[in-house]
Formats: sequence, structure tokens, C-alpha cells
Amino acid sequence: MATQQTQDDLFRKNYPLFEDQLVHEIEEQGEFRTFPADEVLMRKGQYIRSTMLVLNGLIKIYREDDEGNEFLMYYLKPGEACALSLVCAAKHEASPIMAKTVVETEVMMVPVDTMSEWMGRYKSWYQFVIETYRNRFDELLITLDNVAFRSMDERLEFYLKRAKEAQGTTLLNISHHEIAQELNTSREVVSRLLKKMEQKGRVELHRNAIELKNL
Amino acid sequence: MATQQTQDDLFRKNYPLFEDQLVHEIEEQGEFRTFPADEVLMRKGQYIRSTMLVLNGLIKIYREDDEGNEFLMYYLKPGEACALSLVCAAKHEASPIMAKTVVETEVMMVPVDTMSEWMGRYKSWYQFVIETYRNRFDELLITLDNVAFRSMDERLEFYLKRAKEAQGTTLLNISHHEIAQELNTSREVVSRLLKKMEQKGRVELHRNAIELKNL
DNA sequence: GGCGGAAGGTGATACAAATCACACAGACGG
DNA sequence: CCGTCTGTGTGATTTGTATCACCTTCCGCC
Repeated sequence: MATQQTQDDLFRKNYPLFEDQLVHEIEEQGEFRTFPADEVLMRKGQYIRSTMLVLNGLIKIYREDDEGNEFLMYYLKPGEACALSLVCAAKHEASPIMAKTVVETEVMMVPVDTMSEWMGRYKSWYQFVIETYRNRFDELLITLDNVAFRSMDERLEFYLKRAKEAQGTTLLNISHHEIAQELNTSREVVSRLLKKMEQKGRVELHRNAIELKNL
Repeated sequence: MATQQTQDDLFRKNYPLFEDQLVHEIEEQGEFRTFPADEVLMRKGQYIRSTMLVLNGLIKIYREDDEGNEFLMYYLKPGEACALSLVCAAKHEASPIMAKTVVETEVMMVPVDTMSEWMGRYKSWYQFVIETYRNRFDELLITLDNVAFRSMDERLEFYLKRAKEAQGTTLLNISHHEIAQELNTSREVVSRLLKKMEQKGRVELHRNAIELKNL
């Protein structure tokens, strides 16, 4: 758990556009929390009473259907918030998504009611909300493109690139099984496609790890 | 072209929450336009300088990729606006979508700069913008679900239901070819699936028309 | 050090959908 | 009334992916 001082630093570093007064309010009203890696923060069907502002770490946002299928929509990085929690919170609807930490992650939880009040009071807050919608919308469109237009090998490649970019490393510690789930396909298909990529020299495969070469 | 009076009525009917002052400004600054059916309003790659508020008629929003594939994302009905034009306009990015009228459609074109100014001045305007993002986000998620999790027969059925709901009729004047494009599949597949649905008594097929029965 | 479980490899088969090929029917203009 | 064009129906074939079956390897743990 960060001290009061480093917490404040973290906040200002990741949300530099927020007014001082707003930062104070967030720190006052919000709840600072740390989650370990691979923790599910929110399940499909849950009701949302607060939104998370990411301070540190990395979160994956999944879409789930009723039969337990899932796939990765996008990552949430420090300085970002989940547009969906803004959507659902305001509509008092159940969450249509699942969120899971990739690594240990620090977030600030902000209650919904407080947030909507800030919309009127802080210009920087509503600009942030609008910006969040925009960025998530863009990301969602890209995800949609991939699912709609691309074949599995292209989608896998995009998946790896995005993972590399989000995690900031070319060594991904992830199993074929998990990739398969996040692309909504089967483990065998992922294994075979990765094998082909390895033969082309684009990746190197290890147990529980994939090293990206020419991507 | 509507007279000044009916234009104002149209506006207030479809956007009842806007303040009087805002309505006046929109009518002053905006450009009222009428488009015939099947007109392309915006192409992928174009830069956007204004947003459309739909007053009357119906618009389809498509996603296109570089190879000319396309698919239907959602409909825009009177009282709605395209979230994407809000996104792109603000970012000065090229449009990632294509918009086409379904029937004769009346819209109010509002310049981007004016819009962002209203964000600060009119509470009802920014609530409208936020609401627009929310609704489009929700719709996009549903579309994504269909593409990701459902098979073509389920997707076709959903497509027909949505068309019925948007157009307010059970008699759809549309060719198999067009449906195929909007689902990003081939005409033959659509024809075969429709034939099966007809055998089950769920639709009745005519030339250039599909009559929905038990949907 | 052997055992069990998770991760990964690989062939065989099944199936939905895409593609190719062609026939036919209704609309419409000359 | 004929030719052409667009829309539709349908068989045959191919392709990408999913599924099933089974095996090997690696790792931690009792």
C-alpha cells in the first residue's frame, strides 16, 4: 500500500490534467486499493457502484456471453478508466463485462454518485469522461474489425502485438490455453498457428512463455 | 424542405430535453438538410467537420475495411446522433465508418467547433452527448457479441429483427445480396438460410422483399 | 524419485461457411 | 417480344476452424 505522499504523486503523474481541487476530492472521496495479479475485479452481471481509475499495473477487459465464452476487448492502463463502468453505473445496469488484473494493480475506486456530481463542477473531469468514451470506442472498433474481417492467424498476430504494447515486453508469460480463450477459439488452433509463426521466425516458443521476434 | 415552423416542431419533438436557448442556437448555427433514400452521407476516410442530428427518416452506420468489406454496425433514428462523428470530429481524425440513408432523411448539421463550445454552456447538450456515447457503446457491444459468438443463422435472425424494429415494418424491401454485405458473408449463404427460415414458417420470401412472420 | 497435473504437439475427423458454377425467373427498356 | 440485367435457387467443392483423441514434456510436490 502506497503512503499518502506517493499516492498523490501517482495520481498527478497519471492524471496530469485534473485540477488540484478535483484531485483533492478524489483522494478524499475515493478508496485507494491494491489488487494482486490475476484477480477478477468485476464479473458479468454484477451491478456497478463505483468506477476504477487505474494508477499502476494493468487490467484486461473481457466480454462474456451466457455460455461462458469470453474474449478480450482491450487493456486498461494507468491514466485510463473503464468507459463501461461509466455507462452502466449511470444506467443502473448490470455489467456486461469482466475485468481481471494482469499484474499487481493499484486503483482508485470512485462512487458513481460522486462522479456525476463532478461532471458539472469540474471541467477537467468531464473532459476526461468524454475522452475515455472516445478512446474506448476507438479500441472497440478495432477489436470489432478483427473479429469481423480477419482470419485467426491475423487475429493472433494482432493479439500478440497488443499484448506486447500493453505489457511493454517482448516476453509474454501466457499459455496457449489462455490466448485461445481470449480470442474465443480453441487451444489446438492457437498451438498450431504459433508453431507456424515459429517456423517463420516470428516468435520463439517456451513453456508458458512466448518471445516475440519480428513483430 | 420543411418550413421554419415545422422544422422547429420536429426538433422539439425529437430532442425534448434541450433547453429553449440551445434549440435556438442549433437552429441558428446548424444547417437543415434533406437527403434522398440510399444516399451515402459519409465515406470511410473522410474528415468530419460537422455532426448530424437526425430529425426524420433513418440512417445506417457501417464499418468498412480496406478491402471493401463492410458490415452494419447500427441504425440511427430520429432523436439520435452518431457518436463517431463526435469522436472523430474532436480528434480531427478521418471517419472510420460509412453512413447511408435508408429512406428520405432530414438532419441538422452542426459544426464541430460550435458543438464543443456548447458542452460548457448547455447542461442538456453534454448530457445528450454522454447519453449518445452510452447508447452507441451498448449497441456496438451487442453487434460485437453477435459477430464473435453467434453463427450465421442466429446473426441473420438478429439482423432481421433489428431491421424490423428500426424500420417499423414487417415487410423489408431488401435483396439477399445487400443483407450478405451487411453481415459480411456471401449472397448464397443468406439465400440458403432464408430458405430454411421460410420452410420453418418464420418468413415469406418475395422478389426484393422479405415478410417477417414469427419473429 | 516417482507421481500427478498442467502445458503443449499432432493426426483424424466433422462441420459451417466461402467459393464456384450454372440455371431460372421476373423486370424493364428498346 | 426479345435481350439483358438483377435477383434468387441450388448442387459441388474447398477451406478454415472446431472438436476429438491421444501422446509427450515439463514442473512441482509428497
